[in-house]
Amino acid sequence: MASIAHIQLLSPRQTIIDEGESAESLFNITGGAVKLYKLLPDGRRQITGFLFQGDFLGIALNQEYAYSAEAVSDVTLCRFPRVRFEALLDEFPKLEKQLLEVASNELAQAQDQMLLLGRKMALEKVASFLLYVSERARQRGDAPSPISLPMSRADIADYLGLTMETVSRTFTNLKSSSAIRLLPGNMVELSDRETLQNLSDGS
Amino acid sequence: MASIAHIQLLSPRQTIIDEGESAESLFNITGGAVKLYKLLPDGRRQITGFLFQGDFLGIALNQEYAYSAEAVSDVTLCRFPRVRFEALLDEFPKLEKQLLEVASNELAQAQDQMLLLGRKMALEKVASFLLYVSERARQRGDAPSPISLPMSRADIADYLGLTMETVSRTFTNLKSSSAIRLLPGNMVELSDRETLQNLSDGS
DNA sequence: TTAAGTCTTTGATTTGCATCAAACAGCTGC
DNA sequence: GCAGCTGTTTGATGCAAATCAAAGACTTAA
Repeated sequence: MASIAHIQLLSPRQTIIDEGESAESLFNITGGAVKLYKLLPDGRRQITGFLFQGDFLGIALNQEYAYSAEAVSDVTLCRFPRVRFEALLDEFPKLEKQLLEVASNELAQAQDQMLLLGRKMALEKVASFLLYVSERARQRGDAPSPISLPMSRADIADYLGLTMETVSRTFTNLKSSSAIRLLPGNMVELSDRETLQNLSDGS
Repeated sequence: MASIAHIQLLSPRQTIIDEGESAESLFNITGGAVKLYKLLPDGRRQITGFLFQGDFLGIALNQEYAYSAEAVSDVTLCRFPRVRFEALLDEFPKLEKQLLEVASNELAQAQDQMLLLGRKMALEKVASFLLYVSERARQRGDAPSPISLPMSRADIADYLGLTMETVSRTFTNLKSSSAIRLLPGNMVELSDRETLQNLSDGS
């Protein structure tokens, strides 16, 4: 796969793809964090996911991108021209099965997010988010605490269907109850995982 | 594919799969409507999708089902044992590509739903839902209006992240403004698609 | 070091939807 | 045709989170 890749470096806020744009490329994030989002005409925004090291972007085999993507931090990624990638798929059928597995996982994750957006309270949403970021860090070999939150409060709010004020108040709330500690450099220590887990589960 | 299928008939409220259950089968809906949902421990429910004629259920290649599924109306479906289905996939690689396409479409739909759940108001949510059901009816060859709503107000509420009272009030509201007409037999006429579309888009 | 800009936190108030409650309308079976 | 049940609508009230507003706290650049 490396043979057809182009490496790209991006700074925070740089656009990677725009919703509706013809889907000519797909990407693999090799470093940093990326946000995916959809907009309503009046500017309301829903972030549908954050991508980290190792995640694929744009695997949907549709004609157009269904969402926009933007760098949250400094990002490095590999770009694959779609045409050549699809040729690769025909050559290595096992790659296709892996891709289907990735898509399956994304779907399961999307359903969890629907449950969160539709039925959880602000405190439960924020607890879920912290555990999610921690789990993703663990998966890629980083420590599960403290976690780095490179995205702004407004980004977190748009991911959880809240306002930045509510997210901020909820962080303060969790800090007061000693479930988390806010460290310098946008780091957060998950001091009481059990409490966070119970909140996240809604129990 | 027909060679490995078992036909099943279900009545309203009958369970098809339970979340967490080992994923031994996958299904194709041949008639009726099915709801997919996830529960929180205290009973809060999020319906993650409705399935109609022609839709696949359980294509995720995970070990366990990520959600529960239940018949909304009288349902007929074909059940495929997973093992034999996967053998079919190896035999017909094109089937796998089609499956990936189905998964892509479901992902795009899931992202639309996240935007709805996180950022739309009740009136916008209900308008989006009506247009969605209408579009699905059109896709399968039925008239786009009037549409049949076999699911209860409570089901619609759990799909849109609302309460049944709010859904009911919103229907009344749309009826008063002549955007829809409520007909006998759970049928709804979309009298003013343009208004509904504008509400749905959030503009 | 200081000044300007941006992001975050905190406070006061409003509001859209949830909750609680009761009447109403369709079905189903006798 | 009526009784009982289930699902829907309508009304009154409450509340979680949004909105409006301003003060702090970083970050960056001169």
